Amino acid sequence: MVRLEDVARAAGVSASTVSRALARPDMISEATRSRVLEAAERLGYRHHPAARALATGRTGLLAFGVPSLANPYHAPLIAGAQQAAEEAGCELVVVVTDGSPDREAALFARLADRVDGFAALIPGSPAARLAEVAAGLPLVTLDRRVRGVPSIVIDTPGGMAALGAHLAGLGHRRVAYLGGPAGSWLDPRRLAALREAAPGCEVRALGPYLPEYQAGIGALDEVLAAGCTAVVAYSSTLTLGVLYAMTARGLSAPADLSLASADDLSAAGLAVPDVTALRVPSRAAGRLAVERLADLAAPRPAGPAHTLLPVEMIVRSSSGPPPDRAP
Amino acid sequence: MVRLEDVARAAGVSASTVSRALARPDMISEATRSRVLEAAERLGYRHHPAARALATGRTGLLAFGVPSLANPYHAPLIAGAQQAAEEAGCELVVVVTDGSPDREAALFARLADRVDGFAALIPGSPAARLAEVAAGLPLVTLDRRVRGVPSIVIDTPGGMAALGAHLAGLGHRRVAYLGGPAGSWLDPRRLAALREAAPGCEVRALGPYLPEYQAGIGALDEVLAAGCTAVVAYSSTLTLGVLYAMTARGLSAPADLSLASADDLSAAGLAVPDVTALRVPSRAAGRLAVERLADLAAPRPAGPAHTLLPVEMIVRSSSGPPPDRAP
DNA sequence: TTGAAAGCGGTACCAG
DNA sequence: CTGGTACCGCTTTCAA
Repeated sequence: MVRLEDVARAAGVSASTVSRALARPDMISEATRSRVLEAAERLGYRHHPAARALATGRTGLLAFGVPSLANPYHAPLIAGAQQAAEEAGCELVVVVTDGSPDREAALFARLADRVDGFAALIPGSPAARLAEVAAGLPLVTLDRRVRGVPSIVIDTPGGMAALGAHLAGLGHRRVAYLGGPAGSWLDPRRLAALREAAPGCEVRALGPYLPEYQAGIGALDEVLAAGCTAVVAYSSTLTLGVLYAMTARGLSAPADLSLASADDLSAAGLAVPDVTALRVPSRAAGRLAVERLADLAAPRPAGPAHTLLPVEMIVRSSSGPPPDRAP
Repeated sequence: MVRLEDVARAAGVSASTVSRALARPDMISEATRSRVLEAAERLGYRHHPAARALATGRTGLLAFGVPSLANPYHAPLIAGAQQAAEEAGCELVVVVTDGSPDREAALFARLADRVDGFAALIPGSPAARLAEVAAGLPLVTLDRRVRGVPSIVIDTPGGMAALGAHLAGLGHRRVAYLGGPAGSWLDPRRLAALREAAPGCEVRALGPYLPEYQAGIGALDEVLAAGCTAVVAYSSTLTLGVLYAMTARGLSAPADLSLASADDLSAAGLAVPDVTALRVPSRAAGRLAVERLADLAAPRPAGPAHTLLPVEMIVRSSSGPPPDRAP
């Protein structure tokens, strides 16, 4: 292994000078710097992360917590987070919490002196605990806003409002909302937004459902029993299930039932060509969360505390006027 | 922060003694040990990872590389890996490589002096490079066997053989294999195993396909055009697409076409109740890979070099006799 | 069985 | 602008 001192010797300077040439180029004369850099390059010098961490107190590691990886919605989140970490010169420690408050707490405790900060999608932990964590180490929450803790929230409620207006505008008067998961911070907000945007429209909240294909298959019965002419599912896997169940019983969208999804899982290979959906910027969310975190962890000014990312409604052929108003 | 020395003072011993009491209990007298442990407990002492890493050369970090997270097959892999890491007292750095050899190489280079070893699903890197990496740091490959590098391989070829025998036994004489992804180490092996297990049966290799719902929808046409009476897809997302396309055109399984999938995505919420599939132990694979890695990284004897995990065929109602032989 | 002391590889303060 | 030096917190000889 090549150490600072090896480079120093090769360049005919002291170790301190090498350290500065690498980290504070402006404190070093042009001549020595290039000599040092050349030597470092030639010897293939690389910082020893542990040594640097011990000396500076910063590890170059960022933790990213998610409830689960099975939910394809989280994949782009992590991909974005990793990209941002890479650009910030950090590594990402990914932790799966299963949404359990205990495991979330364990995550914070275990990693507290191993990483420079946390970004986490943590529906389970009480706000007070998060504020506490944030007092000790930089913390950025995802899809959840806690007083005093910077956050990145994807505005699915805003998207739901768009869907609500869209469906109400088409003439639907009774819409089913397939909600879930239980305990989600955003779920009631999505439902409220949907209701508010469709004043003349009755929104039946069904569920909660697991974000699963089979759950969607089963949900169709309830939707039909409730006499709804349109259905909005909070997850694409659910939507896919509903669509399958519809097809299996000879129903089609939108002739028999309008269909819309609160996310668009093209990234997970689950894109359904013709379903009206919300394009959720989850990759951007992961990226922003970690960028924010890196700012917070560094002794440099951070961006705004809270960010709300807009979602885009993609109207496709699965939504149309309700059957009774069709030509 | 509580340091070793703080505990030492509290217990009335030296720092060295505390260090030993924590790491080598057998080198310390019963009395002092319990006194030290009590003091450590009371003060809430915790190792400083960076300091320890600097002194020992071991970081307590393990890297886990996967081509992508969008493929739900990888989720349980990581979950298992994380669990094993946790049990080994390590943290897991998850790296997504996109299957690109360049990014795989970057992964190894960047993390080489940050982690104690690598476990990776790396279809892209040439074997020679992997052997090289393994020479420098412990490496365990997943779903790929390279000479001189320990590996965990899921025996999907064995599972394919089971499917082949199953379908041939039902009387199918022309079976479609929806293969992919291009460049996979296992894909040709799966196909070969399928062929070999169904001697009297023509296996049409279609594709390669992306593991996507839409690809499955499109694939049905090719399957029918090829005149096959059964289809085996390498991925559940594909299978789901095929199933949807079948349903949409009024075909059903197995009356019109038998359907089987080389994986079973119940973990990803994509379980399809009635499709014959292989239960792939990916969670176990992730777990074993990291257990093996932890053994390799520690100065203790490691397990066997190569492990082949059997897969289980779950016969469900989507596979049956071909139409022309049906009663 | 225990303590003292020498690093592990860098960083940063203090002189010069 | 540069070199010397004192740590950062823990592990590990080496002696006692």
